[in-house]
Amino acid sequence: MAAERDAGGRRSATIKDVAAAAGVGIATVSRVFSGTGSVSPATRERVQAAARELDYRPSALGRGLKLRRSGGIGLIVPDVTDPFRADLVAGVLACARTFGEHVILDAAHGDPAREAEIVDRLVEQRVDGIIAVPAGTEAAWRAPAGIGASVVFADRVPPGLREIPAVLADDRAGVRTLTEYLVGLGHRRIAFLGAAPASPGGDRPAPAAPGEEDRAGPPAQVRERAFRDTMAALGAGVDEDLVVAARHERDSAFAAAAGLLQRRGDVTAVLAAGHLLGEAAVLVARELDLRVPADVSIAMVDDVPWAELCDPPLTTVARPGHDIGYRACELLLRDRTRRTRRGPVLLPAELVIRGSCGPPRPARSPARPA
Amino acid sequence: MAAERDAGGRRSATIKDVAAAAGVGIATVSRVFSGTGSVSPATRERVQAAARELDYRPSALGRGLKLRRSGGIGLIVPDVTDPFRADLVAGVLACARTFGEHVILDAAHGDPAREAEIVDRLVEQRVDGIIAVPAGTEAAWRAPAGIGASVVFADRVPPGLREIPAVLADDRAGVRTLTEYLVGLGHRRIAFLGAAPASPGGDRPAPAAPGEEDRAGPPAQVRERAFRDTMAALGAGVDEDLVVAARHERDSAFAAAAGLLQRRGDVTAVLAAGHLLGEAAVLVARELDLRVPADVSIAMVDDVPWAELCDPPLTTVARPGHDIGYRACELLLRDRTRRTRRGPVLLPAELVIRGSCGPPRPARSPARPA
DNA sequence: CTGAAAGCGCTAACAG
DNA sequence: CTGTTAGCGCTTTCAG
Repeated sequence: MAAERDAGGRRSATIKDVAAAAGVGIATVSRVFSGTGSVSPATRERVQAAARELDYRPSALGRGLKLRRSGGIGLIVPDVTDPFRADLVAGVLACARTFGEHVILDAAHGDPAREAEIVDRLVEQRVDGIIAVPAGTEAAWRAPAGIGASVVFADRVPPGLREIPAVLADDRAGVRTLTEYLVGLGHRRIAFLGAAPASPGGDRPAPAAPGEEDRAGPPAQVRERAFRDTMAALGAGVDEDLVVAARHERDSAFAAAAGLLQRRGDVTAVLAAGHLLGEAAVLVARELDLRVPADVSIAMVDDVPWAELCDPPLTTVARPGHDIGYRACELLLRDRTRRTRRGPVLLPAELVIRGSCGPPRPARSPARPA
Repeated sequence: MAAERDAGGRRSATIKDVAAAAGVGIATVSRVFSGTGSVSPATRERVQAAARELDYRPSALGRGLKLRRSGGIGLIVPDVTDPFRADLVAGVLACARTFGEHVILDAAHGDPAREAEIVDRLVEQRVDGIIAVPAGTEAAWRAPAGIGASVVFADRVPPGLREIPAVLADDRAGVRTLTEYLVGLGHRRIAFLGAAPASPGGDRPAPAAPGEEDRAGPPAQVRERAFRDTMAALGAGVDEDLVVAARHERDSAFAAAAGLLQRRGDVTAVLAAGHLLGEAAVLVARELDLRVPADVSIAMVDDVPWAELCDPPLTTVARPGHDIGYRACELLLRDRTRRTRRGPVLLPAELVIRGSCGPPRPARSPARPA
């Protein structure tokens, strides 16, 4: 675009043109626009006038080449249309703006190969850093990290990559709080509707330092573990048959929820570990003519907009998507020199109580009623 | 990041390093990586080996400077967290990928000044083009356009800027279809919950060529006009008191909906001109204990995910956000040479009938019932 | 305070 | 097929 030619077909003005027009050297023009050095007010004015006249725009390409950086950062998310990720993107955008950096966005759709391609591209662009909600596992991210790229993970971190800075929601605390709430309401047969690991063999159990691994790592694992631990701590055993995992597609979530609710008419509450799962639970409950919360209580992780529009409105754990993005960007840009951080930054997840959970109904036959 | 130094603190390899390591000239290395010209298989292999060894990544900065383009496009939306816009962004991303271009994203939040800043920044980056859901009006976009920048508008076009290519949803047809559906159901007192123009004095009535202006222009105006026209065509007069406009905030939408439904207990259906408005309508109806669709039918423009989760599920007009983004990007990148297009590309909006609309109830007192 | 000159990493003629 | 050369637009010593 502008780089090529203006409306008249002429190439856009360069620093040289401006210098000539203002009758100064190019160094002076550079000083005026880059803020470096000092120029006399008079000269400055003359240069600016000339620039205005020629509609001169400094080229980030030229500057970047010289400075060896582009002034932009890369952001990789699985999918922009997921409301939580959209929030995260908005957070990054907001923060990047304060640093005067632009952001190159791309979606990896959970595909490690695609993610790797994107990273390559970003490195070629010489971005000042990369923020990623990673899909690939350790190996995939060792490369860019080793190359000296500054990367910050957001929302999740590949197992075994704890040395890389990250900003995560405190899912463990969130799920614990939610579980305690449910148990406090009197529920014992709580179903946990979780997500299965995406990559085929990627999310191996993860060795990791005990006491830390339970707070970071794949969110799906963290949440399930938090659920189990809390139930155990509360003296409520968890029925393995009630812990199910779905893949990340809507269909899979729906099937899992339907299977669960039909098979076990005795569950009194379902804790969905994500908004897609929650959506499935709501839909299935409706299909099965189960009243919420009279027949089943439903709660989920992720406080998406529709939670409030549901009837009844859904109780959720709100994860701070915007803040996660903002902090991740801050970590990348502000603390780019000192790599002092040890362990991921954990942002609080808040329990939002609405109307979808109540005390369990006295009893119900194991088979689907009617 | 990579541009600076690798893990060892050394600067990253350049084409020169690779050339030296492979014992060839830099031009040969360039040929290997840019695909231009031809190199003997043997040499090519040697170069690639050297590059691999040095972990060489061609710098887009250098290439860009030479080629006078960055290989990326700019995308400006009002807000990434709006589901419709998120779809649009996803569409652009998908298309850009096929062209091997990256996309620089930013949100203008409806602020023309901010939008102008973003455009400036994009021009400095020498993007190959800009796709925008514009906030500013004519004047603001004359500059970048005049500068020779290729821009394509998506979702809406500033009044008076018809010469710039654009991709829009056929809102006119969408609203017409929806209105006809409502009238066909027997509704006569249909409320139109619309959006007020964002910019203070920006959206002036717009002179424009008749017969065209009714399909493009600010969506809010297009939709309202489509509603009025359709009602008129159907012989159903529109009650001016039932046409209300809210600002783009949730609060405003809620207030407008509440005011409307309380003031006019006799409306039998409300047509919300956007998902925020629809959300407000649903919430207000619930608050007022109005059954949907028994007491009021509700329908809205924008088929956001929650429409299906509502109880009852909401009837909507689905606007193809993803396609709009995709096509806009295609228009920008594929047809960048020939500027043959005349008038905006209109993509169909589809009526999605769910359960929120039914025949009007026989009668109801003007005052709020209980 | 200001100008001249030397590149930043890469591509594109132009010769061999 | 391959090397040499001349910049692309900008920042930055280094003199003046």
